Amino acid sequence: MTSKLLSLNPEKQERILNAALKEFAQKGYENASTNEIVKSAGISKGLLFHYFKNKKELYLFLYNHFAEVLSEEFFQELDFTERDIFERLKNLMILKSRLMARHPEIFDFMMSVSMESSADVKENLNNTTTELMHHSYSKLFDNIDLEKFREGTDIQRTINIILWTLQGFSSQELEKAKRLNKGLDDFDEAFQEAEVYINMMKKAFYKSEITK
Amino acid sequence: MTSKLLSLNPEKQERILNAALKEFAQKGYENASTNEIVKSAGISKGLLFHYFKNKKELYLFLYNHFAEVLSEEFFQELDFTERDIFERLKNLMILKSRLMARHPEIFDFMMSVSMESSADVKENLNNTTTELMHHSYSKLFDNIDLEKFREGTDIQRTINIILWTLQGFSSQELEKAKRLNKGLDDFDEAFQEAEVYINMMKKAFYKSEITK
Amino acid sequence: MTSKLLSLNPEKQERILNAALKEFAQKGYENASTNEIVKSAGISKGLLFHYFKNKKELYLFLYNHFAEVLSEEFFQELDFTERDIFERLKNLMILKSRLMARHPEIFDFMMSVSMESSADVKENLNNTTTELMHHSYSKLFDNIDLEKFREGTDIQRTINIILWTLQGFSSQELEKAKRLNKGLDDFDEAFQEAEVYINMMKKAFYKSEITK
Amino acid sequence: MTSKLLSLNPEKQERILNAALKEFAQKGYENASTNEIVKSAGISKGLLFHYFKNKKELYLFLYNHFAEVLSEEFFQELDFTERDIFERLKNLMILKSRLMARHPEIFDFMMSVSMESSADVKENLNNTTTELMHHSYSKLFDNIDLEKFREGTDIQRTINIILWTLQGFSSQELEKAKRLNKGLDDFDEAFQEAEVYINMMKKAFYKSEITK
DNA sequence: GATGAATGAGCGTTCATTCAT
DNA sequence: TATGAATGAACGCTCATTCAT
Repeated sequence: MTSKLLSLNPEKQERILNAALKEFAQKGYENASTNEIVKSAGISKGLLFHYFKNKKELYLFLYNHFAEVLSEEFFQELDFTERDIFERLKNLMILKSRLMARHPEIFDFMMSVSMESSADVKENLNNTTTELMHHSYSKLFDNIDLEKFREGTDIQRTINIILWTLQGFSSQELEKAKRLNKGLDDFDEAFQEAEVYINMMKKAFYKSEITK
Repeated sequence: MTSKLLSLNPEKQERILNAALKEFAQKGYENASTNEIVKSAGISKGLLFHYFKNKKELYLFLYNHFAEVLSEEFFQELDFTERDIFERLKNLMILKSRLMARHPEIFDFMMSVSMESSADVKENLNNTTTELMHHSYSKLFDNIDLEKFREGTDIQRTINIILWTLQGFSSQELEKAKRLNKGLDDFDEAFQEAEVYINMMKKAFYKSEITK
Repeated sequence: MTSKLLSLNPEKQERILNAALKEFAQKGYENASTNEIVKSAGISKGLLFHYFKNKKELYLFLYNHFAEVLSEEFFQELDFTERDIFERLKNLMILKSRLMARHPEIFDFMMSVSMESSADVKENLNNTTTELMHHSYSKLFDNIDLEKFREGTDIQRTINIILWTLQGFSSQELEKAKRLNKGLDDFDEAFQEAEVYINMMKKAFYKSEITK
Repeated sequence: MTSKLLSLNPEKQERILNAALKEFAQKGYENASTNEIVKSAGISKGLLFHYFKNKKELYLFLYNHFAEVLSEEFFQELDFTERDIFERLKNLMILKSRLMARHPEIFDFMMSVSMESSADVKENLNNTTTELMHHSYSKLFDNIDLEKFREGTDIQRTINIILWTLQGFSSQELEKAKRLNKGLDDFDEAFQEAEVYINMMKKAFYKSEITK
């Protein structure tokens, strides 16, 4: 699972991982070429298969490895002391976009993973992914201040509405950015717009004295 | 654009289209094998390329053809006289799930199209898709009764919240169904749950005398 | 040998022959595509094979047909009353270049035939070609005035020297024209240069009182 | 340019090159089959494309490689101290026929190259060929004794006449040999005949005291 | 006469993987 | 560790030809 690779000269290690990351992100699992990977990593054909017994293992290793990398930074940098759910989720969005700007290739890869169509690899991904999601989800909404919601609120479902809305908004903005080829660093406008949605939902779901 | 195919013996026509549909849905554009398609359609290699000058044309033809098939049924069966947005969107969800049960392979294909990563084919899809989306979107929210919303409501954004919520819910249910291998025809439970969300949003965004 | 074709509507006849001529000239025998031929002739696949039982027969028919066309014009227009060998051969060169300007596609085809590499077709061509050459050769030097040559001249070999020289010169000029993309109609310069070679050979092989 | 191939087991190397040489010579560039080449070389499909990235590169490599082989032997064996142009050109003819007898397959290939009609490959050949021709041509007539020609001789054109004559004669003999399936090693007869032509030209172009 | 649907072998090329060195 | 020679099945696509209509 951890592969022999990690005992290797770190610089070469990184060359291999980055080469693979880019190739898979660009072409998807099946169409990625191990030939291209070794060429752009500057290693021999044999060596790649010395470290990973086959293409699939390489792919899954990449996924686990970079999921962990992102997870680590994510949980280190997200402020879990913030108890207001909107602030927490706004912080999450900001953090996410900051991470995207910091590691664009990793996000490209992760995006491509989530859209992977190869049957060979999909089943192995699902387990890992749902596992990871469950863990994140519970942590994400841990210790939220529920007192702010109107009395009688269906908390669980309200949180879902909030989450889906912000997700919907995010993906809309991401798509807009992609369409306009806008850089990922200029999100000010988007965050102001997000604030508008957040206020609308606060007014709808929070006790009225809070939103005054 | 319409391909020579349509002038052919309809039974063979369908065999070819269905074979291609399944192969593309399962493996994606690049990895789908024309070899497999002809084998499962029971025709010769040459014949496929007699009808479609290449793989790409076949793929795009399938997309346009089945998009039209779905569109037609969709606009025929959706009730555009219903002026309440929640009813309209609920009807939409119901219709969508009915269509999914009726044409599961087409939906699988359409899903795979929307996740297609092949650069070769994406650009040609985008035009068609955005065109289609614009048209659908405007028609979908045409003639909605806006009087029901509270005064001072930010209509455009509220509609977005409603839409994103119902989309989020739908995809959650779809995933749940896929995970449990539940058939697509038993959605009663899901619709009851959807009703709950709808009522929550009615309470949040409609004038209070309406939701009484 | 004469093919059913000749009993056909002459306009369509010509369309077919020209389409085939161009395709074969451009791509050579094996690589020429009967598909392209029928497409550019505006006829159906089946019809071509109704007239010619296969590609080879079409090719050989074209060769014989157009060889005859050229031959006819050639022997009609060349002045066989001219008894001076240099004048006769100069006339021949002029006539040849005039024919090339008149029927460039036919010459392209004939050139491609002479360079054909397909074993399938070469043997059938050789017979026809050598036959044709023998006939032409003897006619070409018929009734030449041999009195002009110096006494004791080895006539046969001298004629060969003259012929090879003029052939060498012609092909040099042709290549030059091709390299510069010069049109085929402006050969004045070349003919003046040819005259220089002719005078050199007259001085070398004719009785000295003739060249004074 | 030099291809990975040359670092390989020489015996296998030669098998591949010879197989390719024969196939291309026989069928021309487009119609030569890489399938046939690997089959007759006794290697796998993949290996050929491991050494040459595509058919074209293989073809051009063959051309450059064997052109060099011939060139080397040619310039090593031709006597450039001989200052009489007829002797030099006679030596050239003899050497050429000796090389043809020594490497018949290479000559077949080179002949087929010079008649190649594939547009894909012609442009890449032209550069190399004209380069090579220019170099050879100038070297070939270097240091010729011009004193032997009659005074007032147009040297440049006279040399052309000589060259074209000998070329015409050579190709006539070659064709005769091919028609009779005569081996390439018995050229005595032909050389005697060549001598006749040479004497005729000496008498025509050299000072009369030389030919006495 | 005329059509075009239908065939299946063949094309050049790429592929992940193995293994002797 | 590290190399790269070697494999052969699979890829999308084209081909000349046949034949029922």
